[in-house]
Amino acid sequence: MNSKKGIQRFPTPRHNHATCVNTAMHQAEDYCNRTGVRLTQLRRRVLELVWSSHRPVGAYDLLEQLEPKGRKAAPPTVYRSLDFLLEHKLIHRIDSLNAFIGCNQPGHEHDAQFFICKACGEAAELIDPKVERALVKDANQLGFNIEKQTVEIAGLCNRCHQGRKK
Amino acid sequence: MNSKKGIQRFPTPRHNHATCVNTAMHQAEDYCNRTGVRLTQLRRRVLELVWSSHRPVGAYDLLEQLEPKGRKAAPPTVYRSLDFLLEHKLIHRIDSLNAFIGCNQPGHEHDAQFFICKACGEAAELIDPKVERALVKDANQLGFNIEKQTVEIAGLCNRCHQGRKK
DNA sequence: AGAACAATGTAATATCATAACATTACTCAA
DNA sequence: TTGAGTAATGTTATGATATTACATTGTTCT
Ligand SMILES: [Zn+2]
Ligand SMILES: [Zn+2]
Ligand SMILES: [Zn+2]
Ligand SMILES: [Zn+2]
Repeated sequence: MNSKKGIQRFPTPRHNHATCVNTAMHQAEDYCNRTGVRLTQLRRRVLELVWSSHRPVGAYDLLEQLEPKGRKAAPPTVYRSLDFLLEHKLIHRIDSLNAFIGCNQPGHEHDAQFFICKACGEAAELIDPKVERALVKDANQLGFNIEKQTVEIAGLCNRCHQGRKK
Repeated sequence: MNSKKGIQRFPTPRHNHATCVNTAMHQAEDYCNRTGVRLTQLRRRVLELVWSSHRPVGAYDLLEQLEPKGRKAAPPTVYRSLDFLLEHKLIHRIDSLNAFIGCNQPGHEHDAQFFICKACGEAAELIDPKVERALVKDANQLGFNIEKQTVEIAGLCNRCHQGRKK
């Protein structure tokens, strides 16, 4: 799904998603090996579930998928894994949806901009320095010290938009 | 609190906040008169409560304040008023905080950028065309049609940041 | 006055998230 | 290798935010 840094295409239905998952899991493993944190079975499982699509997914959705046979997992199970993955920047939280999505520049410390289709749910992650620079400039004028940015753009992806024109 | 369009200062402790409230309430009244929608007692009350500070405030906080004597209001009471105020752009929702804040360009259709201090809770609303342009450009490259932008920057306001330096 | 509609009241429930404490798994020094 | 210390997970309960459904009241317009 990635092209060069800071430029992402919107996920297409035909892309080979197995590659996305594979890359993500390998990057996560590398990161955890490098930094000495533990990518346990549970955390790995949750990360895979988050990466099962390019749609932000809710914690309780993940929770359901964690219990294939009657066994029921409780919320802290998934929230703790999500917290770990967030802490290590392997996933992002989408505040406007109370949902989580895999990060495609893991390890690399960043805040990103998200474009999220209201119809199909797919999301694209971008890092646009122009957006960042504009926000930093505004912050400077306000005397404000930025810690975290939340930029989430809702709308229609190209495909869904085409599909709606009569 | 307003200076010229698109440029806001961060709210200072000494500004005359009564003026902010007054302006907001008059703008709301004007808007409702112009467009023929009803600013009922309840809606007015909720709007005043939202404007009681420059901090985003939660729905349940508002709810408590709505019931000064033992009378207890139920959630739909406040959520319906909030929905009305959102629909008519008299307030904004801050997704990253599940909270609401008065809009200082009401009537004027817009998405804004918010800078929110994690220490004191105060927030500044900006409309920076550079941010918008950068996002629109990104959207175009993605073939994405923007409907709504959520831009919420968390950090420290000048005063709180000063207060922390040793 | 009364029909039609808008707003509000009320009770129940859905959805998202965390606190507190018990248990299990892992690590590493002795 | 064992066991003490720590990290991770399990379990139960609860907190925080938000909506659904239906009853009642208020407003508008004839
Ligand atoms: Zn993919
Ligand atoms: Zn779409
Ligand atoms: Zn003020
Ligand atoms: Zn502050």
